[in-house]
Amino acid sequence: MEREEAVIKEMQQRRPTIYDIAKTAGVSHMTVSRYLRFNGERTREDPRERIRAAIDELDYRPNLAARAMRTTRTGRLAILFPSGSAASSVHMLTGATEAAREAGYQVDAITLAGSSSERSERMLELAEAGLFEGLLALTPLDSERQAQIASRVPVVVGAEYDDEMRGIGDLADASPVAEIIEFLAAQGHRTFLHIAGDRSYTTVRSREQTFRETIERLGLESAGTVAGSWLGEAGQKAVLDLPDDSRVTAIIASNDHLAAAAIHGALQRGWRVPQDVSVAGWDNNPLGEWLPPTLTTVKVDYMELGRRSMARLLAVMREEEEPTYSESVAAVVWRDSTGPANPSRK
Amino acid sequence: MEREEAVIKEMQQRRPTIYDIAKTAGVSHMTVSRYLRFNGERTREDPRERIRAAIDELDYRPNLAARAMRTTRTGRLAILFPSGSAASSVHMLTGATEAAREAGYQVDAITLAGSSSERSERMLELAEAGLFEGLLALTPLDSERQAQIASRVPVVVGAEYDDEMRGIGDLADASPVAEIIEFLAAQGHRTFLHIAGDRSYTTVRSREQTFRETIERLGLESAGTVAGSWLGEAGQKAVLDLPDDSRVTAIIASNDHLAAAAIHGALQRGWRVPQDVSVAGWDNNPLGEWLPPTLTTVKVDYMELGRRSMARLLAVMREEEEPTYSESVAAVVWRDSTGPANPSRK
DNA sequence: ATCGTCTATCTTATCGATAACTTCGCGGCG
DNA sequence: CGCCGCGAAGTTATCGATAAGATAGACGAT
Repeated sequence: MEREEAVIKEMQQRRPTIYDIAKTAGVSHMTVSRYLRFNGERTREDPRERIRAAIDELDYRPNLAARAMRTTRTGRLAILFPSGSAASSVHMLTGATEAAREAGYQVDAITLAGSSSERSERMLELAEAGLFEGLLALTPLDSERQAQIASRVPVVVGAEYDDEMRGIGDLADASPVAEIIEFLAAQGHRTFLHIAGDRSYTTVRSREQTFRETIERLGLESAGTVAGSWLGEAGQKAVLDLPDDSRVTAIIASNDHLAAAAIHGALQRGWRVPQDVSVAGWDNNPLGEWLPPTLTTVKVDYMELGRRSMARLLAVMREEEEPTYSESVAAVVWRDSTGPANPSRK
Repeated sequence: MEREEAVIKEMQQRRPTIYDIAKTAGVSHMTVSRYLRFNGERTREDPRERIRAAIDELDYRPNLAARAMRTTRTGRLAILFPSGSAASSVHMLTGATEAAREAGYQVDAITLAGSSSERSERMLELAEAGLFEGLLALTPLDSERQAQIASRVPVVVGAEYDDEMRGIGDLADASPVAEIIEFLAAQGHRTFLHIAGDRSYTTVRSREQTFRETIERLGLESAGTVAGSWLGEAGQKAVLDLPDDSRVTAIIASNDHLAAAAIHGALQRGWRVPQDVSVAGWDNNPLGEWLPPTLTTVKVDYMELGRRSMARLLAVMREEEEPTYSESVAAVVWRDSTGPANPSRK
């Protein structure tokens, strides 16, 4: 008796399988499998109804692990983030997930912690675990590892956090920095300061490089780059530390937070913004629109960026050519913190 | 010949299994399995070395799908987000992932789109797919579905986006609103305006309710609640629409963006902040520290929130009691946008 | 009437791992 | 000397699904 009870209990707890469905519907498990795969289209009316009823009654749902093992088709993709990643990644994730869903895939986001080699190791595990059909990495990998991973599963590495700063990705596209400098130069600005933020970010190094190149290309003067920290205090200090006779009339900051702090520092010194000094940020923080003066910034369409990254992965998986895009995902938003240079401050 | 070539090619492409390892090491597959599970401790020196060499040579990695099917232990948990979720979720994810890693689990983040019932449906699939040992849902579910899901796999529902606004979660904790109001009332404020944001957010409704209850409890006067949108313009308009003889001296906004816009509106009207009107926000946007005046706000420790949510899930999985916390994850950050009431504006 | 074709269905094998049980080899002890 | 115990290694079964091949029945062509 006791034995029987235990069995019953187990039957209640165990999840139903296609064999259970088959038994209650009075068909073979293969008929159930076919019913599921072809949505009942290759099944005759009579057993089809019984199968449907059985599925309903037992509340059956397929075991994806078992299916994945047999087919290798899992319908799942993974996006890998570095663990300390920024808020923007939510929007990238949203865009990537949308693009994947349209192609019939589910997306899992996985954050990777640890050193670059540890991350690569973990990524190899994921690539070979048989759970995912493709990986979209927004974290850089050991380059040797990367080839190894890609030999098993399609992998696309987004550029956002690429340690080697290869300018392959949209996120590393710092062209708005050039656009801002060009425009301000046309308004008479000659001496520029760059407040760069934490150099461990690829994007920071990329913008810094663009800043230097553009200054040089246009024959302008750089008052240098201040880097090291994302803290507002660093931006403020960068401005307070300028000599009194500094000819800086334009400040390019790596994000809106640093830009706002720089404006604060400028006002502390009695400089007017933008009459005495122009300041531009990056990120389109919503508060920037309500600062006095409203903040010129760069708006990045992270959702589109995520969509494009995913499109690249899907193209690789289908062995198609990777799509190219003419439109940039970043655009300058001109507001009141930038304006013509003050001739008296040259 | 051709046949042979194809076979060779397939052998190169196919991922190695424990059987491949066993063959090249000259042992049975079970010995390999034991070696892997017990880290070589129950294997004699001689075969152990050969197995290790074989694993190294073939670059073997276990197929998690197969293992999961046999054991049900997968070592993976999933966190479910609603698709349009906020930036804060990155930090929650980070915290939750950390807590899970400490307990020996990997975490996948999955965003769910669609209506509440569609999300529940998809969640049921995930719960029954055999891929995850537990689910942490930050999205509300049909309540009937929830019981069903939980019967198969441990599930914890965070309150952040709970449609029914049951005050179970830390994120719905609007007590800082009460704290702000109490403090301002002690400084002589009598009439309060609430700018609430989009009411489809649980947290918004929660704060609105706390606002109303606190006003009533302290016998203060409410100038009403403005709700409907997260756009800054809505916050600005809320202030501009106040009658000239309005006795409002304190404005509680649902986030820093609305608060900054409200300050802007107040300044447009010629009101000084905080001398004529005090304004408080929510979210601790970094720019708030650099606004003139610097913005009083509420700082929420989202990482801790994620950690706590995960701790709840882990407790449920271990059938332990859920931990309780005495410390709030939200704290008021007092800055210059709030101050004593101006007696002449009563 | 018989045969072949087509389709729905059933039976058996398989994916890659672990569980359960069996066998083997070695050393100690009566 | 033979038996027993014990741990390592081997054999077979199993998880839940799909693949491949076999079978049965309906139907049209010969």
